[in-house]
Amino acid sequence: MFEVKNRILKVIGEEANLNLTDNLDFGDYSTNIALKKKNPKDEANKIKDKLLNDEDLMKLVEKIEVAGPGFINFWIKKDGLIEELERIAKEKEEYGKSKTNEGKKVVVEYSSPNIAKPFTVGHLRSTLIGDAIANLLEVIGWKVYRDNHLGDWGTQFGKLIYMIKRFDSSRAENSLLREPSASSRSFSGSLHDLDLKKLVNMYVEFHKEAEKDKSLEDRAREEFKKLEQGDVENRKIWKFCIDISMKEFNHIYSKLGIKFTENEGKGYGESFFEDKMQPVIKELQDKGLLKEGKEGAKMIEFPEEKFPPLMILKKDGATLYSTRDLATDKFRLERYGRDVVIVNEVGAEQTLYFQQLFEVEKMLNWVKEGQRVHVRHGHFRFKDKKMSTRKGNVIWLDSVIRTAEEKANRIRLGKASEPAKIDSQVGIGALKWNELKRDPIGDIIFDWDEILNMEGNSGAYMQYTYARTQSVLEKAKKAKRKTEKNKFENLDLNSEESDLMRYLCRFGEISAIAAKSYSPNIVCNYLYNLAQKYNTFYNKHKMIGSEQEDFRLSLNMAVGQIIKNGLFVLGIDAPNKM
RNA sequence: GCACCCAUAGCUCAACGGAUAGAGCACUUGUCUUCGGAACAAGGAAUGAGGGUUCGAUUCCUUCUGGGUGCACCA
Repeated sequence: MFEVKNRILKVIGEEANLNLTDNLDFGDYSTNIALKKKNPKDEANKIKDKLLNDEDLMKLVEKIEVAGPGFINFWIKKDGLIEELERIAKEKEEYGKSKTNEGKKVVVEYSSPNIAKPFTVGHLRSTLIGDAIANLLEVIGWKVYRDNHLGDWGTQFGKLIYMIKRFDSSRAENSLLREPSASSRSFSGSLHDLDLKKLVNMYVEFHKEAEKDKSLEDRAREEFKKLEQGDVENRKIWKFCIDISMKEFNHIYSKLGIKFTENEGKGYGESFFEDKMQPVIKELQDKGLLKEGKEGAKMIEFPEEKFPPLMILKKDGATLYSTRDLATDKFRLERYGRDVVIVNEVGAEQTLYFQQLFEVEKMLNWVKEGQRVHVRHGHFRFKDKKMSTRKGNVIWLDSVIRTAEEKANRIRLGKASEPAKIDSQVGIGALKWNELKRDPIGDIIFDWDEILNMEGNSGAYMQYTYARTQSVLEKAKKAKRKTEKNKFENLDLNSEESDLMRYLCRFGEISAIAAKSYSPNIVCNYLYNLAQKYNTFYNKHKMIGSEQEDFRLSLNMAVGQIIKNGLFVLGIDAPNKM
């Protein structure tokens, strides 16, 4: 496929638009190059003649046609496609992996939950999209560093430490915790009963009270300041909160099959950069970028007020998210190389913040244009209200996962009276697919039916289709059919066979397009279309026992291979049986 | 107040500035003595409103409407 594309581009010009067609009736590739000219049709025909005279090209191309207002459409030769098809069917796991490693390196930062806050459906987006993007970049040959920028530092710990200390000194009577320990007042004693949900309750309670009593925020800031200065007691409570949270997070990651590569799989949390901020502050000062604001806070202003100022230090000298992020990126550039691309998969509400951050990094001459990427996503919302940790109306991810698994188990197959024994992979797969199939920019109205959908454009449909391909191969094997012996060149293919084959061969190019635009949903769209074409074919034509059996089994095998590889990129398992 | 994002069928979503705007759900009707019915086939139904750029606009610009988000001590 790439060979054909390159050859065409050589004749019509490297910069020309040459794209996969939307509709196979218009060929495999199409260009609108002639439409820019005055007499598009004449121009198109001239270009076509030029193309027809290129012998190397005509070895690869079956047909060139001028169509519509002046498009030039290309059909790839059947034997080239068949060659590709056989390669896909044989290459198994490796298909789709780019042979040319471009030597590019990328940090993909995703998930990044906050310690002592719930892991909700909200975090699902960053976690799954980020993981899929990392997979995609790996597939096209980039070196990928998977990082989880845990929110294990910041003012929220001031709030928690304040609440925990108060709870500890007042012991019982505190309605936040239903089972207050009657034992000693030492942390190891009474705090033992705490789990993540109770920590979150404290956080919610804090905000309820803080609405009435503004002084609470100051108390929280004090506690955080003490934590930052190394206060032993506060450190102990802080560490305790992390342990509780990580236990919960790791459980979810293991259910979802998510792994990080950096810092021994834990990811570099914000606290890791706690002692790495001073050099950054100094650099900002030396370069004269730090300005003092009205009340003494330090901030960076942008030329021509391109963006509002970005605050770097609070009036009390404490650091902020921005300070830690700058230290984080400095660390990354030093560790992975000055040319490393850094991708943050973070919610769309932080768009302005990231624009400011990237601008500062450019002002510091750390990065070049395009080296910093913010992949943003919208959020889950209820029909009428917003999800908010502070207010406590959230949907915990573990309950979603459990419900998904249960739903998958309730489905009955065909005439079976008993629910099939179903792997949790189906429930998780449904969840992941529903997340990845859409353009991430929009908000999602939370709806159990939608999030766990198993019909139509769903994870289960994809897994089902894969299982079907494997089942056909199994059956063929039992019938002692041979699948790879015959030559297919002289076969007369019907249009469905031909279309399916042509569509199959696009996977490599589609993956590359998806990777370069950080868009897993492009892979989903493709896979779903492929599965539909396959299922249609399946219902219309016999695979086994047909005259074209060998060819159809190869097609079948290749479809299975592509779906499996595609799902792998999306982080979705493809069981052989369902 | 300023800035950014979104608006496509009853619902949820697709569509490098291109060719006949595609799917799923729901609704109607078919396909099960068949290699897996979590499937397939058929049907009705859509670009928020007005301008502009272009050979061509769902896509780009602009105004408006409606929804979301952000804008100095949260992350």
